[in-house]
Amino acid sequence: MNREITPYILKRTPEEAAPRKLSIDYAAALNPQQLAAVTAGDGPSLVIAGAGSGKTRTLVYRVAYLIDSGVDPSNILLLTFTRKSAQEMLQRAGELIGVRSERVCGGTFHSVANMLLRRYGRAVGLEPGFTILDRGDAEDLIALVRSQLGLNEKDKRFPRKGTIAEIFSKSENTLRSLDDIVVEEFGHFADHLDALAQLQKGYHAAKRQRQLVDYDDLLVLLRQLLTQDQQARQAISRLYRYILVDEYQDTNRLQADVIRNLAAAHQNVMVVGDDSQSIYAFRGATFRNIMEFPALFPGTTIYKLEENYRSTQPILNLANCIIEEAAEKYAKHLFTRKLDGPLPTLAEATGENAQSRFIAQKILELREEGVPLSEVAVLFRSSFHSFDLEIELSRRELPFVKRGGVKFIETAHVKDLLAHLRVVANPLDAVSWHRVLMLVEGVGPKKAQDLLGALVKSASPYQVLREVSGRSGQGLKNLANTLESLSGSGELGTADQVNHIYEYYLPILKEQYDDYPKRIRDLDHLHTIAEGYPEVDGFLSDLALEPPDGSAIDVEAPDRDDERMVLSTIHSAKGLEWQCVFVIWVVDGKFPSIYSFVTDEDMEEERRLFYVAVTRAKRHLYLTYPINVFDKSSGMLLSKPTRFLDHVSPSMFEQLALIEEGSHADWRGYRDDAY
DNA sequence: CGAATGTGGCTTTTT
DNA sequence: GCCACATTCG
Repeated sequence: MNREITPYILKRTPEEAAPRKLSIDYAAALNPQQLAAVTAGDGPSLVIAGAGSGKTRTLVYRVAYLIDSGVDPSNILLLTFTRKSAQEMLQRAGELIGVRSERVCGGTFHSVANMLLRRYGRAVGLEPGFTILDRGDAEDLIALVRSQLGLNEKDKRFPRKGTIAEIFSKSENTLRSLDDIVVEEFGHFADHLDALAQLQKGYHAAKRQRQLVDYDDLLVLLRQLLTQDQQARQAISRLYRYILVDEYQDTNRLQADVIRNLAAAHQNVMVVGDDSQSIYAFRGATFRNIMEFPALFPGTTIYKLEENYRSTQPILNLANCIIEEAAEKYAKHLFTRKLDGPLPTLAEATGENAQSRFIAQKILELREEGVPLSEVAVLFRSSFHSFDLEIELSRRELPFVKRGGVKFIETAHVKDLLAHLRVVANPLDAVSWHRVLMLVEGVGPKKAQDLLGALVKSASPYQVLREVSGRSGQGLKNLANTLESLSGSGELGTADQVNHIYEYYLPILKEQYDDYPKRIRDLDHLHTIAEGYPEVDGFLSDLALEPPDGSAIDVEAPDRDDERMVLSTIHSAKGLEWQCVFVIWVVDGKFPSIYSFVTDEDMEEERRLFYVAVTRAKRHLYLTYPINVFDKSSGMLLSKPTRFLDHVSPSMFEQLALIEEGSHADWRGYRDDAY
């Protein structure tokens, strides 16, 4: 049915033709570069937004502007890196334009894909009640399939489950073949190519059979939906007529392709990002996306935001020096009007603890000077880099929140409890069944595996459990009773269900962990979160898509938020800013990490990561590096500041050497020795 | 045989 | 502190 379609123009009435009266004075609120981006016309646009250049402000005003000029808010799609940042932006837009902004669809790629697949997923084989696997679940399922296929040959060195998941994920996200990834990035496993391919097939089949979807599937299946199902494709592109993408430098090929498909009907796509801040290559992102956007979307208008509103000139000077050496980037010249400020400090510490104590002491000094704790952050390359500091801060009763690192949702006890909830919600969920069964006394891998087969086939799984005799008989009966009480007629709310499982699980928890009181607090936290969800499904998918990042400490004093400093990985600090920023472990071998010494691309990414860290600071910036640190994994003695400072003139810093009070080398002694 | 318990190796960054 | 593998226990 390829009928010619003749366009018929609906003419504007004189009233409609007159320029709409806008309710906000955009020109007064924005600088000329921002204004140009905010008021851009239809068609593709690329906004290159330097660090601290008001990128979020620009997006917020863009949303407001679109609504202001007559676009229906529900036709706007705002894709961000975390759901929290989407919410914040829409709230700010709401302050400008009113409650209409609430109807804008905002979230991460994954959360939007989740929503669309629950609605239209049947076309690609998904029932609306599918279960989302987080990374750990995906790994467990891979391990399960591996043992079913008998692939754990003991003679050869087979990659562990985490590595396998990484390989599969990278292949999906970069749109490259499995062979390619293995040969080029995991060469030492090239022997196992066939086995890996077989495993990938099995993993895929297991997911589809059981209505399980991992993070990558959310994107893969959305793309499939858009390319294969005309109806869904039309419905979706009619819905989202204006697409805004934040942090575009951290999207991967798969996401770029999803955007291309979403925008195919209208090309109204504005992406915002900074190629110099691309730091997620390890999960398949490529800054090529932002470099090649104009080629992918012909007719792209490029806007650049170059005025920095965040940092003082001395900090910006350092940042510019660091990024100047980058191999490839969009040319931009960041400038600021905040000319005055202290020089960044580079401090050498005699060991890790000296570094921690320096920070604690300096924070107290800064507090005297009027910098509140909430305006202080300590940033680091890897989550464990802050362990010593955490102890030191606790000792001095300096309150902090830690971001990044192990999520509370990923801890074994929380996953255990949730697994029970999940088997009730999706009785096909093999991963959760396995987990639940293994917790029962007398059940090991073999029995769990056997039961799994029977459970999935049976119409009444709880009966199957009750019929088991032997060592595990009683335990399985208890399990059956607990699960049945959840799914039964009671119509329990999510929080009540969590409570029921908790009662069943508590003895197991106490048996398994000596530190169970701490873990009980996590479960209480989970219960609190559950209270906000009438539906179990929503609770489970929200937890998988946006895990709450704090541990139990977070919930205990939520109202004192403003009095705590932040400890964060640099990755988790993306987009944030503080008056005072400490970057610790700025020692070559930790930062850049020795893992990145292999390829130039990895090294370039470390440089950008360092750039991101430095540009978080508004006024005070401290870089610290311990010396004489023995690195076990490499066998190297680390003592030199990061190589990214090699070409930076010493005049751009104030340099400190930390000396213990009362030691042989107090200040004067040190000088005498040194000169 | 299969479950429970013990031991050695290594640990980046995350939707 | 967590995972894979080794050994002991029922």
